[in-house]
Amino acid sequence: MRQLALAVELSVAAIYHHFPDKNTLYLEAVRFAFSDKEQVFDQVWKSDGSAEEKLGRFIRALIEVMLEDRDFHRLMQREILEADPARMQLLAQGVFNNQFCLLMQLVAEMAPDQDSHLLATSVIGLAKYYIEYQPLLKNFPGWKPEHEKPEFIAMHITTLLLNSFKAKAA
Amino acid sequence: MRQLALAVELSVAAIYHHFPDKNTLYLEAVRFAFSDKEQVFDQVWKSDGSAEEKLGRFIRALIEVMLEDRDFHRLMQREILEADPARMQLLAQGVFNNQFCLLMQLVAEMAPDQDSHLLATSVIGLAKYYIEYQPLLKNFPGWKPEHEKPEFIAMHITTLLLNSFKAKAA
DNA sequence: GTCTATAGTTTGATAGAC
DNA sequence: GTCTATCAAACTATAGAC
Repeated sequence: MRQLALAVELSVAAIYHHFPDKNTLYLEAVRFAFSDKEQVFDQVWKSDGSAEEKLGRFIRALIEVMLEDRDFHRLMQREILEADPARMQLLAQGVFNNQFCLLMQLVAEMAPDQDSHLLATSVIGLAKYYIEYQPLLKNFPGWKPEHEKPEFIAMHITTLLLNSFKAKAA
Repeated sequence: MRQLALAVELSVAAIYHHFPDKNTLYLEAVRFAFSDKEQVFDQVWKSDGSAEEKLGRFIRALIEVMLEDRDFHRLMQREILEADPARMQLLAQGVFNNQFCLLMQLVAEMAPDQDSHLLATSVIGLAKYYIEYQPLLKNFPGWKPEHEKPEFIAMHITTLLLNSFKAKAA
């Protein structure tokens, strides 16, 4: 609280005037951090082109959001680590549900015979891991500077998935 | 420290007799938690069969290790969240390097024309996400109880990857 | 090696003046 | 609405007896 007070240039007492306790403040901060992420993806869904192109753009947007807003990303990780059931429900229904459904629809279009929940999960999982584990991955053999570039990661994930769809269809 | 002392049925002072400070104790605990995970994978590499079968077994083992030892998994997540560069290097070189290299070799065998570092990362990323985000994923539409079963997740990931390799080769 | 007792800080939160 | 001053509890770590 003291560090926060310093950062916002207020006293601790002043913060406690606006929030009843630390936990409530934290929850409202999480809500706020997550609230403005939706619109980044909206323009992906509004854009025209094939389903394949849309998937590519979505993955690219996902990676860029996570890379450019490190605080948002770390906050989300923290919440998942905590894994409080009530808060998970809030997060799912209040924040991510809409995007997840749109992604499920998209992959269902491309691979109608597969489990779209699992596929949507795979898309997000692939993207998240590359970002989250970058500090660790750097230390493994075979790492290249390109592996940090959003467009490079996005391209790899997109072709991986599209290849998989192609094989299944054949 | 008090909670730990209670758990191990010692006084705090007795713990401080064995460890110089809290951070050193934590680091040694991390080391210990990670030390006995290698052998689970060793029998996968020793088993015979095609590369495809080995990949399937590796993914299955990965998911089972993460699911059955929740503490280990949460500890790793915590470390990654912290992302201290020195500790990442320790973790990579001292713990995971061997397994990562073996996995890279395996995927290189199946998809020689692709970036094996990226592919190995994809394998782990897919597996990790399903486990880590289960509390969140449950709240999305399309979730089924099977999505929690290790063999089901392993199967999905394995076919996804094998399909992708197949398409690339064709 | 283990204990009790306690030092020295930091933490979340409040009282009361302005 | 903001401040200074302060409390009570919890924290890491240590001293010293056995």
